[in-house]
Amino acid sequence: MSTWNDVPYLSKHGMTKKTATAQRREDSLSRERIIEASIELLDSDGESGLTFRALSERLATGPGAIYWHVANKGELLAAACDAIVARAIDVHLVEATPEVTIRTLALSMFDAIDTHPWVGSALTRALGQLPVVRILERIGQQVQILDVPVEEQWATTSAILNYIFGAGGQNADNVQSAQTRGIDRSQFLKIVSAAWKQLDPDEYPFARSIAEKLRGHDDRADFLKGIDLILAGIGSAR
Amino acid sequence: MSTWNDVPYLSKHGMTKKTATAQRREDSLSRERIIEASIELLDSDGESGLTFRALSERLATGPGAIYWHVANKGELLAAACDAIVARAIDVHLVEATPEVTIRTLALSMFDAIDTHPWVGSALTRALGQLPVVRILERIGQQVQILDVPVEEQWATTSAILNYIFGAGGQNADNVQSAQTRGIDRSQFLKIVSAAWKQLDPDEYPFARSIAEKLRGHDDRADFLKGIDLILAGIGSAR
DNA sequence: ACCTGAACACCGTTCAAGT
DNA sequence: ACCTGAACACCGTTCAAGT
Repeated sequence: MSTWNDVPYLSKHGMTKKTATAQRREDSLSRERIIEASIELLDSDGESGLTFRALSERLATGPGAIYWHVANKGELLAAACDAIVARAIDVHLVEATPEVTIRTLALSMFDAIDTHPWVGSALTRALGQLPVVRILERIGQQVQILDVPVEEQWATTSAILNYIFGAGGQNADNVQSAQTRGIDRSQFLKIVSAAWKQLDPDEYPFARSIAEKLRGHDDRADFLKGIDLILAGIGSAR
Repeated sequence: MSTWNDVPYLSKHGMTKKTATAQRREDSLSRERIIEASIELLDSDGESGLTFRALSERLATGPGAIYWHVANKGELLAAACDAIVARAIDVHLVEATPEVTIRTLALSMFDAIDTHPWVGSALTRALGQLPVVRILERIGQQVQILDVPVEEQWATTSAILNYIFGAGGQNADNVQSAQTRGIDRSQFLKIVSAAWKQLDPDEYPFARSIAEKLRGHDDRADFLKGIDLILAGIGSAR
């Protein structure tokens, strides 16, 4: 009964389709406009670019006005994140195997995080958060179709989820690191690769051995490889 | 040549064994003392507890003094993170199969993140960072022993890494969420579970169906299940 | 009901000045 | 070489006051 309200991050915003859609004047403030402006800010200036001051300037109001629509910065970030995730997982294939659907969903999330690196960090948040539940649901349904025993459905689904979040976060950081230093991905990988080659041969033989391979690698392909490994693991149990 | 210095996060601190060990007086400031105090602060007060003011108070100095030993807050957090990781992966099994070693290493990381939740978020950083390379090296060596083809060693190793980071980060958030709200893990899961049960049956059938299972689940066991899935996937390719 | 913007209590970081 | 601590340029958030 009260449990629902006890979980603030599983907030009612966007949770049901029946949320009263604001029929406000185009030029007035609204939750949607604030979130949209936040996404723009986040995309152009990174996570540190989202500031109540910068946001209110962009929206031509005072910082206080935003607080009438949004509880705090955390909720703002979560909402922006959720908007991206909702779009990313809105992929529906007909007559596709669950494996293909999982691969497609995962790749779509990977791409979303790649173009919006801040989502990668924002996503690494609580289980109760709406975006996480959204993805969990989509993947979980496919896991069910794969005939994974009921007792293993949770662990299996969260394994896939965790992998997606981990890989997405890692990739997001690579993108951000490159951006911060004003270089592109291949230049960034080149630098990391060169640094690995200079590691102590006794302590870091493996890192040195793959340093060269790191340079030209295809992130999306490697990401999919991990998904396929998990999928193969699921399959081998049957 | 200059590449090394171009990668600041792969800093020389702790990278080699030859780092000049400070032979300072016990009561004076040092990088080690600062990092240790940071870890204490992080453990007791969470990520937001690490403040140059709080830290300097604990160390009985001014904020400026810390900057003589540490470049900035990011480096401080990375160093604290690295100290925990270095301890966590310092596990050496004799005559163990690579599978067992990987499981043990992964579990050790999981536990480290569980007791130091802030490590979970701090770890989701660039590929060039020392802690990431440390783990990569340990896991990668085992992947080599598993006879994974050279071209697939990188993707395989990073798949395991990404899973560990993803799961660790997720778990860290659960721990932090519970802590923030002053409840323990089982109470927290109970609340999330209850919330999931109230989701729209048409949109969230899977989340609803596993809500009950979520309550009593064993995080470590589920974490290992994911590792085993990947390991099984690796094995099935041979 | 919604917005304004000054004010509060913080931050990380710098730097002249000390020893 | 190492430390001090005031000062700077920011933050998120609040809240009396407006419309």
